[in-house]
Amino acid sequence: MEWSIQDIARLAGTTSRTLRHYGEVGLLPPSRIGSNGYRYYDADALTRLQRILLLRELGLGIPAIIEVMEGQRDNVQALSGHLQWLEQEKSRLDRQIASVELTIHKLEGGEQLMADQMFDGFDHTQYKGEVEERWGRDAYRESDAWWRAKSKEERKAYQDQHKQIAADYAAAAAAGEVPGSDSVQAIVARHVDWLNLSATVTGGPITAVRLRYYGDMYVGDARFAANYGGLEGAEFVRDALAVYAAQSL
Amino acid sequence: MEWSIQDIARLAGTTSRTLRHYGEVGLLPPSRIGSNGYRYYDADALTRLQRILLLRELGLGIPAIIEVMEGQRDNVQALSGHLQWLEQEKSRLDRQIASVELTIHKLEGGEQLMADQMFDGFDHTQYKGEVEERWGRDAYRESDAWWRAKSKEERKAYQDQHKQIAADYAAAAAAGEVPGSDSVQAIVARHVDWLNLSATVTGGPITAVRLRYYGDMYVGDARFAANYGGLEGAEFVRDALAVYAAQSL
DNA sequence: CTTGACCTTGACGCAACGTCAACCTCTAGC
DNA sequence: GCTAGAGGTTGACGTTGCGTCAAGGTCAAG
Repeated sequence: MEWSIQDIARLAGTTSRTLRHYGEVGLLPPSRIGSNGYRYYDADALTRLQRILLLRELGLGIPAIIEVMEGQRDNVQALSGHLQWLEQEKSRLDRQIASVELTIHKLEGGEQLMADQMFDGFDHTQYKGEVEERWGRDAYRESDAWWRAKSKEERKAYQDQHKQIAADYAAAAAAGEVPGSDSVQAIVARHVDWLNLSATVTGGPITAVRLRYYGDMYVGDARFAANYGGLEGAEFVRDALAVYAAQSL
Repeated sequence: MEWSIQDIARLAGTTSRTLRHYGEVGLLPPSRIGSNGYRYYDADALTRLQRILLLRELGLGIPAIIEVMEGQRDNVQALSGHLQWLEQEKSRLDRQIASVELTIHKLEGGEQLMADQMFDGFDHTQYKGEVEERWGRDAYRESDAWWRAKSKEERKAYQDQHKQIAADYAAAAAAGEVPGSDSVQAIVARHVDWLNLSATVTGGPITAVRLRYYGDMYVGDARFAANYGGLEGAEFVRDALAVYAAQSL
């Protein structure tokens, strides 16, 4: 029994273009090619195609499918590897979803979608790298709930406090003060209080380690740095936080 | 204040190539271009870039980012739409994961990854379309547990029973019997018994509606049809099931 | 013979840049 | 003033898995 390319496409629920493509890449050569150039497929080819489509449905790419089909790799091993990739993708999506939701909340709370306001949401969202590892997904759920529970006014107050703190840092730096000075350290004290507002949902009161970590982050990430007057400002704040961490925590 | 392309790239944690790309597509033109052709960016451009990168982190594509940036669409609306897409992607991944896991279990149970054996797992996995809607995700979890609880031997016995049934159908059809004949209906009776083996996890004993539904599925999907000797075989089985559904259920 | 369905082989398109290639330009040290 | 080295520019191709024309041959039915 033998079918035309269209027959096979319909049988298997795909398109003739796809079949030609699979032929091109050597994944599924036609079982016969007529003198007119027509491609014909037999039952074996159909079976093979069904395996291919199954693997594709599992999300494998063509190179991976070829590998599996040629038996160069253990099926289970290949699929397990793929499974890990899928799980990773899913958690990436989870983070994106969390991030988008948070952004929506912020917008609904009347905030502009501006980099210098990203910080506002910082303590109740996960962020890249280590932060994410350490306070992770559960933390986000909790902090999201915490944030949702607040009224518009409360949110605004929370954000305004932080803006004031940032402004005070900038003024102190402009006035030529050093990070270790008493007046600057007083600002840090307010900053720490502010950070502790969401402490219950972010792993307890600020520690010296976390405070230094934040400082490094402000410097290392332009989006945070922007909150404190760019790189120099962020460095100033980082140093101030480091002094506070050493002296008062 | 003004920065070179490299400066900006480092500040924002991206690459100069990306910045040029954004310039090309009109997303972020340099604030100034020197007589030497060098691109220069000012603070406004940096802010804009940060918004862009934020949106990109949220997974938006460039056209979507342009829309949002130009304010042609409400931010919240755009993000909500995007959120839906993300959720869809996630559930698609969930299904893929379930599917891959099932396939791995089957392989570990000693089965080949062949289309004609896909059927074996049918009743304990979700499948496309309506089936998925009706028995859905929870069903998968349960049926997966059911399947895991079986020993290798039990699995094989289960699968062998089905192969025998399929072979009997094929023999009957080859012998020229009609779907309504007593001997064919006897095969259907065994088929129904077999389907009922996993009945506890798939919504109770087979009903007439479900039996007809299965028959249609065998015909409509080449992967199932392959189990019963291709399209004609599947049609034969479908008709036999329909008779049984009408007479005996 | 005509019509219409089906087949063929190119070849471009897409998303968002990565990655050469070939070639200027600026800055700093000698 | 020269040179090295870092950094800048504009093309232009590569990536993934086909979708989608385009231009033209083939086949079955009326």
